[in-house]
Amino acid sequence: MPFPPKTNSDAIVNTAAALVQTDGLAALSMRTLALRLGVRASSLYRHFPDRAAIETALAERAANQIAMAMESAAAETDGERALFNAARKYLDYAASNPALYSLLMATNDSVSRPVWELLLRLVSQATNSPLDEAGATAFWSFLHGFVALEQKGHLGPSPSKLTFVRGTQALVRGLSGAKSAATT
Amino acid sequence: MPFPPKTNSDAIVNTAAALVQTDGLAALSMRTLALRLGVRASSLYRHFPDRAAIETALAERAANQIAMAMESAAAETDGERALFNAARKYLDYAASNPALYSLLMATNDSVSRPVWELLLRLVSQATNSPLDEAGATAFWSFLHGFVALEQKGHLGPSPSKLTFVRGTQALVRGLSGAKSAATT
DNA sequence: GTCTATAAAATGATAGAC
DNA sequence: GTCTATCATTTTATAGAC
Repeated sequence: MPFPPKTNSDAIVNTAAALVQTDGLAALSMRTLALRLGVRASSLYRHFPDRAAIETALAERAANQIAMAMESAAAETDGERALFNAARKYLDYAASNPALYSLLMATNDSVSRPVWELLLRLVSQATNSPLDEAGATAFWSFLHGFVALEQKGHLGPSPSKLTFVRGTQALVRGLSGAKSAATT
Repeated sequence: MPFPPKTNSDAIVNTAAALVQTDGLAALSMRTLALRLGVRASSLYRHFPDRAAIETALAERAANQIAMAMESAAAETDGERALFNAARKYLDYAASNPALYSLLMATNDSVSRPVWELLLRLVSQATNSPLDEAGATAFWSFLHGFVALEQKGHLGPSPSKLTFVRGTQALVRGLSGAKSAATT
């Protein structure tokens, strides 16, 4: 065999993730990616139709990783506590993988669905609702907004963790409270 | 004069804003921008040192516009009501100028300061605090997160305005409540 | 499945004339 | 202050040999 396989889809996605992680999304070109894999850029097209497909695979990977991290953190407890723990993992993932997180949220596909599904479940449990879509929307908005503002430096010097905790508690209490008040 | 002035900094920024507004940020190149202005690309460098400077000017423009819109909306009332009205204008601006809003939030400079200052003031008034930085952070996080998630389609079919209102109310009530509770 | 070679197209930016 | 001309670079993607 003159040209034995040197790479595969998984290796490509893994290497792409590492590349994006260290050098940012802008550094992800077919050339540089191929270089790290020890192949030529044209070889990548045997595994992915185009660059966009690689980005989508990366976003899916990020969505699954963040959802899994939240899931296992939430599984240890339940109710409000489970939601808090999951939220903390969400923040941790975004802080540890800023470029991948950014890519995930920039992808307009429905690739972030696992995150939505999980948040919907956790928020509903925390607010004692059957399906609190409005609450989940508000909570996710707060989470993502906090991450995005902090990552871009709009919040000035990094806010303390207490700032995040206070916001989280206020929102959850507000969501539960409004619900009870409306029901009562 | 063989080469009379054909453009100036203001015209460049105005045209750039219109271009980004209609065709997106990716369409903003020195060539296309110059074309719309009826000059050559190289002429732009007499007014701005590079492309980044034009983007910064656009972001500043967006920050001022959104802050002014919020300001005047808030001025009509005060307290919680003023904050709600301002938040609504924030959403309106982002909806009407998605690309400019996106550019503003993607700019990591301290160009968004006018927005922060205003929100800090309005949130503090709404929660009866002298300087509620944690509250302002939480509120801005919620606002921006909501806009970003919606713009990227992560929330599925557009959430109703009620969804936004409920989140806003829950957050403000939660922030005020937590404060009183902590104080008491 | 990988390679070489290349197409085809953008882009930001500069030099120097007028 | 604007022009022409051009540089220098980068990018995605394809054709065809092996």
